[in-house]
Amino acid sequence: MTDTQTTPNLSPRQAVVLSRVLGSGFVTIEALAEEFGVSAQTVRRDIITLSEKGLLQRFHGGAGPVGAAESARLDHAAKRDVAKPEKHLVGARAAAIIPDGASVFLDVGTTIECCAARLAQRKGFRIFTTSIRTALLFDPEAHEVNVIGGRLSGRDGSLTGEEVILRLNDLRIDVALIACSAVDDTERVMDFNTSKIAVKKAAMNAAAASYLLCTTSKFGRTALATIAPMSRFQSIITEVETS
Amino acid sequence: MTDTQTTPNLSPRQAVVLSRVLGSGFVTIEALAEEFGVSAQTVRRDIITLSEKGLLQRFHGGAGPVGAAESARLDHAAKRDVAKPEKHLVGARAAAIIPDGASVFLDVGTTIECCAARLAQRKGFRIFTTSIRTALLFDPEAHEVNVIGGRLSGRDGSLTGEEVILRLNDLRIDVALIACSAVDDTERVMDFNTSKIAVKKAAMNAAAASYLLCTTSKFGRTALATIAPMSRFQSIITEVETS
DNA sequence: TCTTTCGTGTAAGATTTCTTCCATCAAATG
DNA sequence: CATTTGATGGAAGAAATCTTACACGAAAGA
Repeated sequence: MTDTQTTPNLSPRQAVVLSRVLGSGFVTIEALAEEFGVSAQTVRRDIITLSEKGLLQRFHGGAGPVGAAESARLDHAAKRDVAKPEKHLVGARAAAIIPDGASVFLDVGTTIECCAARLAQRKGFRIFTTSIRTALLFDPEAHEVNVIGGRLSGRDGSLTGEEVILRLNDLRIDVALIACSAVDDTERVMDFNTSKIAVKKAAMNAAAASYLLCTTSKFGRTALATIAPMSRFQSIITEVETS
Repeated sequence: MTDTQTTPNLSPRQAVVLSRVLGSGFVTIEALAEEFGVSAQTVRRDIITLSEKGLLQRFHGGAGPVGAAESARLDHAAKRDVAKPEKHLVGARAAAIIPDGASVFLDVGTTIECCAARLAQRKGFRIFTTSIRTALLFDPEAHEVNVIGGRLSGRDGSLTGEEVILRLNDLRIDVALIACSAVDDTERVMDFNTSKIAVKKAAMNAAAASYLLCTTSKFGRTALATIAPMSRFQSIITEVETS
């Protein structure tokens, strides 16, 4: 007889705990115990209760919102090819060739995010992206950040679908930074997700110049379908010197 | 004579760590170590470096944005800090009246996010939203999540602009959940941001039924411009019993 | 070439937090 | 009035994290 879902039966203090957590992003047990004048044990029990209802997430020493760290934790960090140092090198190199004030399309992917983190430290870019995670890296007051709307297709925050394509077809931008899953032996740039491939193609058509960002680990592999031949890119940016 | 500020001399990885922390609100050392493929010790050193520069705050087990509690730099964080338990009550009540499988527009705002967190625990909703923060609360495999594309207009993750309006005009959805800044004495529902008001209006036009989510603290106040009269809403959902 | 510097990984001890169990107290219930 | 239920605080052992210290290798400089 667990009637857990139907009744959001929270004590007044638990409700405040929840608001503190959702409001501040992260709160320590100690701080909460002090605020309420109760023992850490009691706060801990409140947090356990709330986490069992899925209203927040427990951490060692405190608690945070469910959507917060979880996103960067299990799903996004996603057991797969987690971001290696190479990706940061690729991102830094790509950011270095983008002139100030440029209009830039940013693809979905951790490598692109590394690049975005660099660009975000500068000012005045016109950003177009289909990744809501990438969008959040920028300060809207320092840059013009445009999110190409569409259907959310994964925990990576990628937007895909017809709307995205239609919108991209209307755009004319300076540079497109594209990520990929593989570059096969015949120099075809490939990916596994056909929806994302369509977005990448549309972005490349809308851009005066396209750059491929990928680590060398992608070379010699193959994937589901082709994005474009390597020759279609202005340059391929990897973690090794191409000189 | 602290020359610390002038040169944000961060390694690529440190920059991404910072972006993760600022983006997610809280990130564990373990998660970061896994993401970058380095030891926890290295991540800890990065975090120590960043915290010494005042760029983030250390916690036992991870790191979070500086001044998570008394943040004065981000208006969004400041707004969230005001989040009272009432908002969760409002969110829970609103979620309770949404039937399974409904197509729902979710406005921008912390109250809406409270509601979204509830909806995300169920399955099969068709979500339309202009808040990329709200979008991230849902699992794309459990729901159809559509982000209405536009220009990012604030740290709250809100998308506004003509594109948003045009897209909303083409939609036909079941329910719109709207937030507001004030409800004045003549029962006009108001807000401060005209761009966001336009979005709210368009969403209400696209929806068969609209619900206003607001705490009673909004009543008797005034704001910049009017969204709609109270009578335009199917129901006003607050934290008090309306019986 | 040698040396220095920097970033990194590893290990042991110290510290903090967590879990579990039990005792207390108040309110509700018989 | 006695009992039960629930919330709370405390203590001991377990688990996780932090600190400190040292070693290694790469890169920069003498």
